[in-house]
Amino acid sequence: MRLRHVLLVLIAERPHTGYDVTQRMQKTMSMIWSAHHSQIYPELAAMEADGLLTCEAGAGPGPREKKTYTVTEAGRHELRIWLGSPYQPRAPKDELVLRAFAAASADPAELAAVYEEETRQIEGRLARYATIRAEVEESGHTDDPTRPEFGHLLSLLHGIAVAEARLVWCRDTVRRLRAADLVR
Amino acid sequence: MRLRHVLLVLIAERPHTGYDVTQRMQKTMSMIWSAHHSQIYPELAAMEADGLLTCEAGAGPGPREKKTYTVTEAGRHELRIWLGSPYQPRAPKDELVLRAFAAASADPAELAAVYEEETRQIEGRLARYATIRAEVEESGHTDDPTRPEFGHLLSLLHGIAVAEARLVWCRDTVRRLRAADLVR
DNA sequence: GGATGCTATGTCAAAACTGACATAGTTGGG
DNA sequence: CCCAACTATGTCAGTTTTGACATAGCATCC
Repeated sequence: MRLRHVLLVLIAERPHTGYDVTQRMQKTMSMIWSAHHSQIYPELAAMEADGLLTCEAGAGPGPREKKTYTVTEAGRHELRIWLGSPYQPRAPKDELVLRAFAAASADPAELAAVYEEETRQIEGRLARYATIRAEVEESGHTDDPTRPEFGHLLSLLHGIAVAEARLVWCRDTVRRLRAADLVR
Repeated sequence: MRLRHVLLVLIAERPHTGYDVTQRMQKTMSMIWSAHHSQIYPELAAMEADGLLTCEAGAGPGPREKKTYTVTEAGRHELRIWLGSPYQPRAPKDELVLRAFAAASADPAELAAVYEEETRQIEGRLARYATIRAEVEESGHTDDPTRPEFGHLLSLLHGIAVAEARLVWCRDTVRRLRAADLVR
């Protein structure tokens, strides 16, 4: 039940619909977590059944009602329990680095192209992060730990730091692969 | 079928038993991938059934036979296909950063303790990486792209670069949380 | 002599996740 | 006027992953 905590974190900030949560995961939170709506909607229903959320339904654009969820006191309690529990890192799964690990089985030039493309992707991501960072810092609430913006900035700074490290690594990897390809 | 490719990468280097693969995932490859043996053994059997691996069985220490798997020509072909296919990044899931994102719902001092502990964990990890790096570089095959050590060094350099970036971020996060806790 | 840990392989139920299918109103552009 | 995109919620089958249970010889330490 890890998605449960992600949903609690988001909805604790302010009420959300399932659609809102899905959007935020794809945008602001994409460097931390992601889930499809097909996983989110059932989980929200289960959390309501377990008393962690309450739901207010109104007219929706489609054939179904639009449901806005709010965290209950039990939900906030559960969130605090989780935040105080010891952190156990999970297995990272990084296909990009796995390909580098397998370099001996690959064509160096072909692999270099993969990392060159990734370099461009990361540059784009860093530009988007810079925009978001400016917005968050403009809000002026980044020093107040009771405001969501405080945590948002922290996670954003992590995203930027890791993206920069990966960018440097990607460029170095391209260089090493090209050098190896010439020797061959 | 992503575990399949991880297994192909490892067994393409040299023959492995299921146990060997499990060990290597926990040690050398821990920063790239991990899987429990309960997932590995059935997958190896499926890969043999699909003709990607061949298996040689001998006497084992327990009640069952020890099985050593080798990659077939079909397996090497499948591996090359995958290495040439476009890379599509998957959703990273980072519980450590999620907690920072949720800072507004947490006790700053309690959260700072989590990141202080993580700082120590990363320092330990970096020390282990440095040892492995020295071993790999001592082998003298890190410039030869046909040798597994070439790829091993690449992935190790990624692990080091990302760990260092996270270390800096963790320290900064502790500092920000402590400052916020004093203001409160 | 007993406890612990390592080698070694397996099963199984449950949980988590993915990708596709399904529905329908509104808004904006060409 | 039609097409595309956006808002909004749901199901379902299949795949992947986790965590627990199960077995047994051998080595090492106390």
